[in-house]
Amino acid sequence: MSPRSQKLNNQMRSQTLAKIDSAALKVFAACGYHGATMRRIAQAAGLSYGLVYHYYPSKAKVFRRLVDFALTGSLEAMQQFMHASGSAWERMTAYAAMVVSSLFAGDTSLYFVIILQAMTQGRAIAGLPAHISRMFGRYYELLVPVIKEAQASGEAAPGDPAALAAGFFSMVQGLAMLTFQHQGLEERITPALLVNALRNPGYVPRSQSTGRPRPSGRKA
Amino acid sequence: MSPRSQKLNNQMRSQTLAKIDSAALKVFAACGYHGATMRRIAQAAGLSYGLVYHYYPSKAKVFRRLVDFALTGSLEAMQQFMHASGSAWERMTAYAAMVVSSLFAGDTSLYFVIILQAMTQGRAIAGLPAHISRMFGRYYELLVPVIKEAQASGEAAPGDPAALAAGFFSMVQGLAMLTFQHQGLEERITPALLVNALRNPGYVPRSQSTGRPRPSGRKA
DNA sequence: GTCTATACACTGATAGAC
DNA sequence: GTCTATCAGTGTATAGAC
Repeated sequence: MSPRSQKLNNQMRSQTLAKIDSAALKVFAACGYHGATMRRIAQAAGLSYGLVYHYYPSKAKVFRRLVDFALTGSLEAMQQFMHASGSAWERMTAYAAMVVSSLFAGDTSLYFVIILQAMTQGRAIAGLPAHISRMFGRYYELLVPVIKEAQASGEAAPGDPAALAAGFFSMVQGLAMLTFQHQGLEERITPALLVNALRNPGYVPRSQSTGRPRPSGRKA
Repeated sequence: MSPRSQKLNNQMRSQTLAKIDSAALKVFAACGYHGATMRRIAQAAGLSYGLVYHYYPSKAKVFRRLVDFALTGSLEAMQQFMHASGSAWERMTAYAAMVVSSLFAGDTSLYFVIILQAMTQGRAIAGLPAHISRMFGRYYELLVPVIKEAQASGEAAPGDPAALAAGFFSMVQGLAMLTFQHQGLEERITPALLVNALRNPGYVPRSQSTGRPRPSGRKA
């Protein structure tokens, strides 16, 4: 019970917890919330079945923690880029570049899959749908003003900024799914793919204001 | 056993089967494959539990049939538009318009959710992941040539056409998820949102060839 | 064709030994 | 802290009455 051994215990504890989290992330992503079993998670973590319940009171809590991690992690990364310096358009492009590169680094794409699992099967977990809605609302609150700013400068496409944000998020989620299922997409998926979805096709940089209409009809 | 009664029986049979399919679609979409139970499906269909097994040998087969329906339905709709007349760009825009409007009609968005469920939890069903990959391959085979054609005319954005197609599909899937969870998005989500993701920002219709470079750097 | 009742396997969660 | 053994509950699939 000396302070020394206590510190070691804490270290061991967090290490085991990390093993559980990592294993649960993989199993949940592969099988879904209901499809995953605590036995499988324990096995993937290389631990005994009962030990998982020493760290988590229930399967729902394990899942919930991963979802929280994914949601808050995404929000913080987004905040970091949206509150940075530079024009609105520059911040959006920088953010898109970060997102795409992160899809191929570590377990990031797994967290996107977890969010998707939570959206499609999270009704069984009390309060989870509301929590997701709340967090998504914060995403929009963060992104919409920047999109509006980029629309004012003419760089972002006109129209409902919230819809633009929704399209952006949708593409990110979908691309994460693809990278999760197939490998070797690093060179095919580029930030330009995301940025282009936000771009105003009629934008003329800042010199020649020929006043020509946008290339193609918008309501087609 | 007269032909008359046999015909009536067939009619009843297909009617009951339709009830099961419709109920299963809703339950699977709401709970996921593993989260859905056969009891719930029977209850939603207004039928007894055992009767469902008179029409389907297993839960996996029910799900599999819905997935097949969704995948082949999407493919046929896509074929219809891609093989239509008009320029490649016109066909793509017409297809995008159809997709967006279908998201708000009937159970279409539910089928998109089913496909997503199959992608994220379908490993438990033998042969399903392979089948999905195969069908997705056919989507690409159908779409990529049209995108290439639209790139040649300058209307579609340059770059890997398969990646463009992937981004397009990703956005469709994500928007379907949103319309499934929240209602009243009919006016916010427009075909332009999808079309814009494919558009070449540097395209100049066909008159003034000022030769100016594309508005913004592509690798940002 | 339709229903009820049941066998069997599996999973989440707990108890208790080391 | 870690493990094994166990219980209660649930879900799939089947059997058999009507």
